[in-house]
Amino acid sequence: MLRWELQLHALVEAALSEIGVDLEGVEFAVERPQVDSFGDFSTNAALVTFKKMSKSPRDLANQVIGTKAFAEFPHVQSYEIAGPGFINFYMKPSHLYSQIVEVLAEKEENFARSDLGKDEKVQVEFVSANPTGPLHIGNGWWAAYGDALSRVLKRCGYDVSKEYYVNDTGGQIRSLGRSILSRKAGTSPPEDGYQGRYVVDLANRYEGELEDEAAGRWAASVIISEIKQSLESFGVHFDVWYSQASIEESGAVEETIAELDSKGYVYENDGALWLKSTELGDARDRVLRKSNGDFTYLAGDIAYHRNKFLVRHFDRVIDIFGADHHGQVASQKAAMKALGIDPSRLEILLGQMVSVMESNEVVKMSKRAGTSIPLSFVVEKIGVSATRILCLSSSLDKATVLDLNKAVERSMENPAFYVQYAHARIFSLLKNASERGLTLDASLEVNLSPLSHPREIRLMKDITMLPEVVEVAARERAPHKVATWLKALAASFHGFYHDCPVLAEGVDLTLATSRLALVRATQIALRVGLDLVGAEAVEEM
RNA sequence: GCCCCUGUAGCUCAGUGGAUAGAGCAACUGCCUUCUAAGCAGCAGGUCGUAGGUUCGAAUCCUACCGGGGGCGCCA
Repeated sequence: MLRWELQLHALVEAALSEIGVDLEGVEFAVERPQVDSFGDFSTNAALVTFKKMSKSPRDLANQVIGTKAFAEFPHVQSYEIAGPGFINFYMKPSHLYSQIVEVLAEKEENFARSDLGKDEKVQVEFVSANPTGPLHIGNGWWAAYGDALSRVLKRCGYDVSKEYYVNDTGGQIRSLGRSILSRKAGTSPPEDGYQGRYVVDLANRYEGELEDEAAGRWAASVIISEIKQSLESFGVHFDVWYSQASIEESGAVEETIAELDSKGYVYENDGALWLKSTELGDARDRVLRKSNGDFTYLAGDIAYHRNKFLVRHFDRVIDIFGADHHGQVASQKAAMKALGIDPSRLEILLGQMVSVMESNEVVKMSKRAGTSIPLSFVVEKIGVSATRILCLSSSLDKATVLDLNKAVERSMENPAFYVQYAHARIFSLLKNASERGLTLDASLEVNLSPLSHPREIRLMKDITMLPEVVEVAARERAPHKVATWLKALAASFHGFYHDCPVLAEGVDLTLATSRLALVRATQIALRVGLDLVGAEAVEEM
């Protein structure tokens, strides 16, 4: 689709160079003003360059709009200099019509795609919750985020692989096994063990040997298959489930440590093996192999990340972790540096903690204490789509407090229904139209010029914004921006629906047809957006 | 003590250099003989934590302070 903000950016650039403005070191923006009275687009170009020309911003802006480049650009109705020196663009009405026609032609398949990430192989690792208990709503939060981010990146042309790292070995697995054996023996788990009810169920089913590690491994494998199931039904599919045990058993950890050693980043102290991470930007040195001979979690994790870059050759790796893993970031980056991998290729996004407000009390998610609110609980109450949009209603950086009662009982608190209702209305409207013999010309020879109502203009603008929204969401790793856009689009549609009848008496055929085309374009945009956040476009409500 | 995140309407949150800060919920008031009223409209609600600074321009960037969350293991 033709992107006006890009066209205008190029135009302004041409105009500036025509009058000899040096663009070295400055960036100007072409954006959509918040207020309609400031035009369809606006640029701050004169405001960021006026000093170089020792002129007032408004004088410079005047010179810009007087250029040949501007005179020869056919799509703008008028220009205006406003405020301190903005140049506002008022486009010809046709600029929206042609875009809507393009949306109709591109359909769900191609609308709002981009080649931003062409030829870039990226891995997104997320959830990776320990297989010591069912997924809780906090895990679900980041699952929704990571999956939506992956979808957004795919839409922008990245070659994306989604991965779940399974921590299926180590102390926590033994601890889980110990808790199960305690339950099996009819006693309570140790204080630092796992207290949840599911442990009792597992204990009843366990028939293997009475040894911590064996019981723990068995339980972890059961739990991981339940987690898999639970994520699949949440609409989150992982391409790869990578086992921590397999990394350790493959000898990759020894290999990695040997490589770090050969580069001079390893030393021995107090019987343990240390990484000289301080030299590489970490706050302190880290242990790789404990004095008892076991590797640390970090050692395995370094081997794992080395595998991502040097064995599987990802150009970029995005890890989404909970903020409680903050301490790992500097160490992991230091290790990458030591291995000769540019640490900027590893992006670690930290999701702030999610807690739940239940009857005026904040409940922290803890598998050990057994206080988790299972993801499945929320999904059963309000469905996958509503849950996923709910999870994407705030940014990753915000520690969220979810009011459980409101989320599951008062569905109006959840914007998902608002968005889905818009789609249900569209579906029903298109069905009614076709029953009455009103359909869109397959050749898309549709005249949209009757569309001039403020509601129609607003709706067209919102639809055509999606390609930009998707790119920004990808670039900023901020898929929740798609959810924000969806709500705005739904609002525009509901307004349009209310004021601009399609099938009512007294709407002539030309107007009805053009409105119908707009409705179909809205549907395309909505479906693309809903798919990106992993929500279903329902046909009925 | 050090590091990361955060503080925006009564509540939950958008908005991270642009002009007059937005939405949903909650409250109040209107709108269905008309394509789904799970909707639309109106009204009301704000020292953008506080104080300085940078800038033509700051909720947004910088500094300090205050409040909240997380981290600083030979746990994972």
